[in-house]
Amino acid sequence: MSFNDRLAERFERIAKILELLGEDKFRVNAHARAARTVEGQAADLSTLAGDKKALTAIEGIGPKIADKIIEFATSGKITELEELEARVPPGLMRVMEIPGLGPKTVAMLWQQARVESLEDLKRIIDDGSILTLPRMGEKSVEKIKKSMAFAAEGNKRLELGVAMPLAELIVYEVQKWPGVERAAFAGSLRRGKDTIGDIDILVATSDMAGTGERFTKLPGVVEVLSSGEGKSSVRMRASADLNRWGADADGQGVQVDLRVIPLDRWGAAMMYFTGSKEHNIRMRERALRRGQTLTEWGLFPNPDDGDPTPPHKRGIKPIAAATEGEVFAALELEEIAPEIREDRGEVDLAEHKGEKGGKGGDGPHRLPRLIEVKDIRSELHAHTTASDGKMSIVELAGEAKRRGFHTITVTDHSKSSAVAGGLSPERLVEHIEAIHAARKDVTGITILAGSEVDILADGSLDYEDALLRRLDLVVASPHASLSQEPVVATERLVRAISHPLVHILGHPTGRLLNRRPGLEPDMREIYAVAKAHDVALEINAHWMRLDLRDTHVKGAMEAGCLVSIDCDVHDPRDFDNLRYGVVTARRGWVTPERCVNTWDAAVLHEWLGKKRQ
DNA sequence: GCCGTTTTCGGCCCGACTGTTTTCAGTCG
Repeated sequence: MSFNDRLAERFERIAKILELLGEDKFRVNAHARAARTVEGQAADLSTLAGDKKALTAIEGIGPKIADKIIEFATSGKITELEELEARVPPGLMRVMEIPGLGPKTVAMLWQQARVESLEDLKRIIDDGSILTLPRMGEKSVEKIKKSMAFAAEGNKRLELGVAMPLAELIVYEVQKWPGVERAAFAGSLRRGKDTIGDIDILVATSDMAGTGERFTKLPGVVEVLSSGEGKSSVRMRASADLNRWGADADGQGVQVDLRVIPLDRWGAAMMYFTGSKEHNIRMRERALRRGQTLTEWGLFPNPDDGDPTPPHKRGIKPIAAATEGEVFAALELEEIAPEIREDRGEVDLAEHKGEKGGKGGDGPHRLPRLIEVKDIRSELHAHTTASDGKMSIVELAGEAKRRGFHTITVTDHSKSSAVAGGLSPERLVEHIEAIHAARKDVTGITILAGSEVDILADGSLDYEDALLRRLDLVVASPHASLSQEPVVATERLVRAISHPLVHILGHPTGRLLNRRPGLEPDMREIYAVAKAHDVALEINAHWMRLDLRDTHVKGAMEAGCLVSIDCDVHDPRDFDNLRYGVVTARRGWVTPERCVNTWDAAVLHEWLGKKRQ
């Protein structure tokens, strides 16, 4: 875990314990927010520990939180957290993790029934004594039991590449139901996070009751959590397509929420349910400052008369609600892409500047023009049957051409990746000739000879320079020794990037989502060296990898680096993963010109050739 | 605990659903 992640986890724990102890909720919130802020930082905060001013300059980090960051960076601990943990039984935090059990209930269980662990909770459920506690009836207890079983199963977050197809399938089904005018998914899935906690489906329909009813009966639903007029929740089984890492066959449980909304409030609802929470708060604050109030029902004039009834229930007409574009425009903001709605400065940048009145978005655009799938015109990381791919050179090139690419690079594994059929130097020489020969068979696309060369544990490459020089492109990737100490990993990657024949650093950390964390190099060092040596950092588009991850991509952009978005193709279907790579790039604010795969053939080939002169 | 083109003090986003309640607290997103 990186420093930022470890720090975020500590702040999260502080927030949880404060909440449990019934401390001031705004203090709780400040720590929870600090956790999310820290997690989203591109820069490693331990490097800022000597600079309190720089820390407090970050939105949501004030003097107190900054002190805790500095303490954690210098001593590896936070005294306040240790003191808080001494006040609470350690097993109680596990009880807090059960969905549906919040701080108030857990505190009550602790104080009134001496519940200090999951085992204690199970005991008072089994002997029925839980029913004597306040607000604990049959239904509540039944819910807790189910939630405990679900939590025991390990409710890990679902990978984007599993969740997105499932969500699309649900939307496709829902759209066929009578009365349905519109359906879409929102939430962190729409923002393109690498993993998601649940799936949010929005639907506009003239048949509210029927839609809710049908939703709870979708195939794959294993449990109905709630079903009301406007909102229903179920748990479903998400079965991933079997892939080369092998996904769990019977699928993993995932919560799916359905929200029914009127069509004329579609935009406001989509905005609200897409989030993120922090972004929404920023937007609402902006509305408030402008004498308006923003809810999932629309942007309203602020009545400001003390009546707590929500505006939409008082018959107040919204200023804007039907489309997201309308709502952004009414707030005098450029439309912000879902992927960057994370409260990382996007709202301020979206503000109309310059033009008098800022009417309707004709001010100068300050948000970056984010990269799109259609911008991608080459694939630079692909395998054939020569190593562990499923296609021949000709099949691979044909598929790439069919998908509209001007260049495909064949990059089979190098000799040390024995399990992946890595090529010996002799076989690579033959392979290069085979690639050259294939150019006659498939025309209309440039087929380049490359290799995905292992970065060995010491940072040296898996082939001699003389051989590497014969390749049009070298992707250097770490595959083994992925548990190295950060300092060692940094030296290793820096050495590889500095090699004069390397073009791209492939899946830089080697992480696999939900499986292994991968290397934790000093990313600032990686960015600096990559920029200095004109090496592109790969965003590996496979949904198990998404490596670089979004925060690293943002850091790489801020450092002025190039990126390469590649599908690491083994199977023709792997090309379909491109969208996950692009979404991750967008989350990192990548513009087309900074991604080598968007370049014209001539520009790309010249860039590659510079390292072969 | 953070933050300030209405505040350095006094605010801090907003609504829906559930269950056990006779009017609302707790949880969630």
